[in-house]
Amino acid sequence: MTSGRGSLERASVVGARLFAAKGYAATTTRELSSALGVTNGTFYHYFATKEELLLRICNESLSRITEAVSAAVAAAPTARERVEALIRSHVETMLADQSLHKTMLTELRSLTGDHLAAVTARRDAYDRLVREVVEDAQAGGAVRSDLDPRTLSLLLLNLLNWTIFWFDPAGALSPAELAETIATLFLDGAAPRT
Amino acid sequence: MTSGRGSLERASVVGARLFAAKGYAATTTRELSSALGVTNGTFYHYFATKEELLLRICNESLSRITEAVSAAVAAAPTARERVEALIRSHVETMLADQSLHKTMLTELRSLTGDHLAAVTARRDAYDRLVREVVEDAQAGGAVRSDLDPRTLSLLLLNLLNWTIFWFDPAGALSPAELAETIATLFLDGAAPRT
Amino acid sequence: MTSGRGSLERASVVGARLFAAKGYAATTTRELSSALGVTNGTFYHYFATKEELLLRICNESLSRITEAVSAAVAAAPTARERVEALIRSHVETMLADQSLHKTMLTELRSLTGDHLAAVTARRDAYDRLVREVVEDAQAGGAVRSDLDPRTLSLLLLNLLNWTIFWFDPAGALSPAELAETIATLFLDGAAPRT
Amino acid sequence: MTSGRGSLERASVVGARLFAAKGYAATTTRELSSALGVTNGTFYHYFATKEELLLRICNESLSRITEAVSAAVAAAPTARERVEALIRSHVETMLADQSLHKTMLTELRSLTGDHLAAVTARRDAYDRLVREVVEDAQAGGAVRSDLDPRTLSLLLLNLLNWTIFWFDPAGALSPAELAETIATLFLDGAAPRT
DNA sequence: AATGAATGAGGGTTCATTCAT
DNA sequence: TATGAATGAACCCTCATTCAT
Repeated sequence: MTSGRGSLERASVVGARLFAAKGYAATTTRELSSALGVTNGTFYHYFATKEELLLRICNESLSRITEAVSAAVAAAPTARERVEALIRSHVETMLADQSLHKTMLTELRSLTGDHLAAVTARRDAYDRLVREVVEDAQAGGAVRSDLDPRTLSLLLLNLLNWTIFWFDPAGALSPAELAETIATLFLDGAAPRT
Repeated sequence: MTSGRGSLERASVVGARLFAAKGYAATTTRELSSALGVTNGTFYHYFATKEELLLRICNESLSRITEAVSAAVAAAPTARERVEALIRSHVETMLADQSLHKTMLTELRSLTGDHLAAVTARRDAYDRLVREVVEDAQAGGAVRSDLDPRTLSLLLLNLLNWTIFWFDPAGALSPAELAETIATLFLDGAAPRT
Repeated sequence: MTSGRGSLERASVVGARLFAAKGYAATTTRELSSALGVTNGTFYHYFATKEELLLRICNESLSRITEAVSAAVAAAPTARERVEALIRSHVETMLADQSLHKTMLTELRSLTGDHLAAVTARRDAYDRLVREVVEDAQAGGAVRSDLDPRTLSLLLLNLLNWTIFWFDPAGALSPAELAETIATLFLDGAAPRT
Repeated sequence: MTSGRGSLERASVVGARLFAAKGYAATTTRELSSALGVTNGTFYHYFATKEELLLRICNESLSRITEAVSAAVAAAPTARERVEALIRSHVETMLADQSLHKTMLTELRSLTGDHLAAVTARRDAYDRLVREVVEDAQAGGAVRSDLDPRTLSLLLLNLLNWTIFWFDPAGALSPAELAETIATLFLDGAAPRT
């Protein structure tokens, strides 16, 4: 009665859409099941727990971002280009699946116990990656060294992550253009360079 | 009936702390009541619904930010100083009560109907204020004009708002120093000015 | 702050109106209080219990009907006239205060313990009065004796009491006319007397 | 998914018994569930709300009465016999399940919104059917024409419906005998026909 | 006499989860 | 693999009643 061939492959996509729209706590396993076109019982054939679906979504989100950004950074030759590559790949990856990443950002805290610990560890690892790129850029002279690298990398993440709450995929601005603007703002600032 | 004593004054503070920590949906009215040191019945003597407490928190948050920033901006003489004043007052106001503002930022969407409409309208009004400061700075030459003012003001809000998720009041960095760093980053950028 | 001079005189009238409209169980003591123009605390100064107000209403209803009907029956000279007097005084008394009597008829069962026993006893006493009038009429030849007097008196009460659910005081039919029709129907029947 | 077994079939019977005994508002869904031998959760597996059970009961009651009476009236050859058939089938149908019909009569007003409108419409339709039988009898000369048909049909309904409050199925009087008495009283009256 | 804050036992309802089929 | 009936704990909220003032 479903399409595909088993194993509820669309679960992460459908779950992310619902969690992003209404929040994890406010989304029912029945809503989930019916959005997936299966019965409630079937849902529990594939997930031991509602939280397990959230875990899957968070892991998927972090995998995609980490992989995309790692690859892009590795391929860039200079420190400044590595910063620009990070920004570009992070923004484009996130905006390619807003529900998925929005869910990770906002619902991560609903995880408990080992799930929470595991995902938090992965997110911290990604934050470290960002910080290393910033520190590398400072070492290479592409970023000023009078600013604390930890603060700087967290502010960069502010620019990158929370864009997801207001970026409109139907709007005039493309993800690539937004990435460009963020890179310009982060590196050169909003004041005119005289 | 006025302010005075009584009337569960601590409700907003206590509610914000719990909502910020566990989320609105995951916080029980019994937890709220017991954190306030009253019975569940008493909670409902003061609030018609759990949502009404959330509404109060959101309104309180927006009032504080709007008032502080409006006053600071009005007092600054130049366009660049107005941008700096906005950043400073926004950051310091937010960090003075992290739970309150974090709740507004993350739980606003749990409001429904008129409550949601009213708070969204107030938040949009604040966003417009930020945008006007940016446009004013562009007009005054303090901010480059080749960047879209809407995008620029939203990115500025990214820097300002989401800091609340990682700022550690017990850490080495003070709110004033953070504001200073954000102002520097936003205006001058992370790359060295030669 | 109220009118009159104390002791919540209007309580039975106001209570009967609300109980008749929404039912005893669905009417709140706060609704009662606010309809009376006093606070909830004041209500409990005059009534130990919500049920006590219902008791008062039921007693008031039964007193009025019993007194009016007893007097009217006592004043009628013949057996047939006594039946007619009973019908007329019962109908006119009931319709003079529909809420009061409707509450007694429908909400009596919400009374408990001694209250229930006391009111039930009074209602049974009234039913006996009606039955005596019927038996008296049978003995006097005004009512046929081949019908069981108990059944006959209960059917007469059907005609008398439940009219309250559909009688419209704003309609064309007056209480006196309705009483006349009931008397005609009860005594002479709906079929033409040839 | 059809009728078959399962699906809490006894719910209407059990619900009607409880509602008739204590009133809709005073009956708890927990009482309902335990009288049905299921948990509270199971009750809500079959009924969206407590009111939905009441709706089902009211509809069942009106269906039974309307069908029984329509059929009986249609089968009777003369106008007078149609009146008698109406009385007989109405009384016998009602007394065959006192709880069901008593609940409809007394708790109908606890319905809200569309439920209330739908049931009220069905009850009004039945009342019209009764009135048509009365008018038909007037036209056919079986019932006197000097009495308003609307009042007459409502008084007939008084006789028919409210009997349910005092009829004792364990008593000496059978439903058929009661129907007979009501028919005699309604058509011929209590006074001796000379 | 009057208030209104405070209580706490429940009431209707929801929902993640289980399990026999 | 898939179902959907069944569960029961918990949730938000209501309300009759009490009591200090």
